[in-house]
Amino acid sequence: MLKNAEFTNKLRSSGLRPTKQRLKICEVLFNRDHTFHFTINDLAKNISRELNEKISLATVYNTVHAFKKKGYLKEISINSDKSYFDTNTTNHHHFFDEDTNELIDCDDKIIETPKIKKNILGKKINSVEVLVKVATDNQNQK
Amino acid sequence: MLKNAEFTNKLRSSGLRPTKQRLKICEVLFNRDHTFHFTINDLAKNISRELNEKISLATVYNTVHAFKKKGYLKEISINSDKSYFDTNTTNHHHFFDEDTNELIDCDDKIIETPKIKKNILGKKINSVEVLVKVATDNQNQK
DNA sequence: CAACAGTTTAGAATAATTATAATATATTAT
DNA sequence: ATAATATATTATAATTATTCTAAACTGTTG
Ligand SMILES: [Mn+2]
Ligand SMILES: [Mn+2]
Ligand SMILES: [Zn+2]
Ligand SMILES: [Zn+2]
Repeated sequence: MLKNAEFTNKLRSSGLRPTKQRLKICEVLFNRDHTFHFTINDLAKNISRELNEKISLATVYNTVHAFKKKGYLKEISINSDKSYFDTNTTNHHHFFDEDTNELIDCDDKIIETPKIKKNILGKKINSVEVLVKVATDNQNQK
Repeated sequence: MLKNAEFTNKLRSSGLRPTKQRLKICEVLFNRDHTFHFTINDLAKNISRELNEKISLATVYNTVHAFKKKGYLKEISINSDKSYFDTNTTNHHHFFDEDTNELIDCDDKIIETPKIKKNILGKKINSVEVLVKVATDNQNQK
């Protein structure tokens, strides 16, 4: 649970001006007990629900991308329709529920990060992520 | 290297009429020594390069999705801009070269498919895929 | 061949995202 | 504090990928 002043410092220290839009977005994204996944549209809706003045959609895009560049958010591609973002910036894996389109985090206790036995020559590994797609089993019991 | 007549049979046996557009797309996709990855746009360009009459973009979309539904293609989400498709329909993992936007297959010898220690209740696992993002190492020595 | 269902097509529609350029705000220098 | 500068926000237009539509066409079956 960070306060406004702490967000201000965090933003300043990463070279981002602490505007009221950015502070509001920080509050919505980071003033929480748990990390979560969202789309830009989810976020825009959340903000406008809580806020009297609106934040322009362009600003939401700009801010989310700025935060991603600074490492405060991760982008996750599961389906090509829209981008998901993640306030959990640690290395972790996901279940994707194809029934509900829900993304669920899972750590190394549930899925061990696989070892890469041989890398591409001259390249550095930036991330290793596992995606498990699940859906209701329509193949009822035999 | 399959021939036209074989594609005709394959299509018929899966309930798809062997139209000339579908046969041409089969040829471009499956008449090869190796599997590969492509975007709809790549495919449309390939076709129009080889062909005098054009195949409508809508037909390319329709056909790719029909082939995917029949299991002849897989769809892969790496970046949210566009969809990649894969003529390799086996379970396998990928390197994604962030410099070139190239997708590279890799099998269990290079990346072992991770074990899922605990699944979501009441759901069936449809796929487990590893994505390794790599890029040139700009972090030169020391 | 006739009839029908399935397919293709061009173009319009949609949806996510990015670009533009004018206005506003935050920071820095005076 | 004020002015100058750099950066951010905004409404709106543009772009891009993808899907929809409805008319024309083609493959299949009898
Ligand atoms: Mn799709
Ligand atoms: Mn993006
Ligand atoms: Zn996550
Ligand atoms: Zn592949």
